[in-house]
Amino acid sequence: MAKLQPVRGTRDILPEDMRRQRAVVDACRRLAERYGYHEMATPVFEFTDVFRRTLGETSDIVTKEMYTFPVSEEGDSVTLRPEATAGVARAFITNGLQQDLPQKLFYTGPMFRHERPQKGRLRQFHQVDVELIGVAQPVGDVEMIALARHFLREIGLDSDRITLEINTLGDLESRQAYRQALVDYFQQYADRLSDDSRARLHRNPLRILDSKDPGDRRLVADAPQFDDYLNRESKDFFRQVLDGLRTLGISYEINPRLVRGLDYYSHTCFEFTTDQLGAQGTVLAGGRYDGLIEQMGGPSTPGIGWAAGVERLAMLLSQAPQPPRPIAVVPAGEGQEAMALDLTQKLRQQGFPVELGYTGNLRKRLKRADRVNARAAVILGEDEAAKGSATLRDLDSGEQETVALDALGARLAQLG
RNA sequence: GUGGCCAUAGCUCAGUCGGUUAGAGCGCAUGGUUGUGGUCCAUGAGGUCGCGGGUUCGAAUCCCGCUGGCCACCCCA
Repeated sequence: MAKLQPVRGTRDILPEDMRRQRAVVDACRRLAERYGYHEMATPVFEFTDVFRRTLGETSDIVTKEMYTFPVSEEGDSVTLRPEATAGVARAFITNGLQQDLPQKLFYTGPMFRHERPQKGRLRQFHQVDVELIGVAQPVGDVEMIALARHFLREIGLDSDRITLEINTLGDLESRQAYRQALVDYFQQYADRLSDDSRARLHRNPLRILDSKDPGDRRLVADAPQFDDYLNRESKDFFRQVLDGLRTLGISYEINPRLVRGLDYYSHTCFEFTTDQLGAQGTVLAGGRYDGLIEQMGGPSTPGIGWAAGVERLAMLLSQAPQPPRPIAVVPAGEGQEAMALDLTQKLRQQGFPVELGYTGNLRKRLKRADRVNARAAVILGEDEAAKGSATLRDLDSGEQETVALDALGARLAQLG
């Protein structure tokens, strides 16, 4: 701990940033409710097994990218959640929610990943997350994507800034056949693969398709196509998803290199990307996880969901939302201080945002009213106070008028 | 985890070949105005030059280590 600074990869969220992030989260929550999704929450940490059993013991993710702490002599350990879905799935099982399907859930909160930080890639970050559990039909995938698109549009990200990339991973049978074909193909060129991709050959061969190495890309060009290994059911499913998107007028690009490495994923996977965030261009990502709940030890239940990084989206907002413009109550002299305090409280109880300057003369308090972007100032002077009225100064126009105190609320409500 | 670039006031930045009191703009404070904000004018506060070590008569400046940020890779559940 070298200095008084936040831990690497964490940061303070000051009010302006907080407003941006809240605009993102509030928009998502509002829309999710419109689609019939209900907010829930789970703890920020879980027994490590919750994540380990779904991700696999040896993956990079488990071995070096989670925050894991021992909690008992017997070897129990807990992990700060790296994403929301595993916790939601655990809660689904714990609470027996399979009795009440489908579950349509909205989620937001902080997540933790022990990765090297970059812009838009923090170690503590926030996500919004939507899950639809218990729907096996393609219409579920379509609704998910429609909600995602609607949400991104709602916060000002239109088609010219955002691309929907979509792919299918097929069902388990199709995917395993394809994976084997890929391994067979790349195996014969193993000596020509990059070091990274040679390591991926057994750990996660699908990832080779997305390699940035030029040599790898030449080999990828002639690699087996997923399309040739998809069985009829998988093709039908994907076609129905795409048909649904066309029905809704949602444009997309099929990206055959868009993959997920873990076995519980199936069928649809998709990402919304932007070219405005460098290499961290994925702004929202999701897919179908029909095998997850079963793999975790629950009843076989299909699911689909997506998550989006709040910080990344907040960075893309063209401007920070402004806080509401307050009314400033300004006593002209010491004799009016108590009256000002009382009036301030009355106006607040009527629903107005009100700033009461704490110190200083009239000039200083008006200066402060200006700095907080007040819409108007209510000036309580000796003369007016004696008559039960106040001077109302419109801080945009500079115009002033005398208003009786009991008419003040009605008059303020007329201001724009 | 690997490689590269960077770190000077609250913010954005300048600082020559290593040279003695480290600057600007914005912001902030006070006054011009004891009952009137924004504009303007004046004055002022604010710096371990990221931290630690080294070279040197002398280091913000050169060298090494560390911390942090950014960029790319790995990874992206």
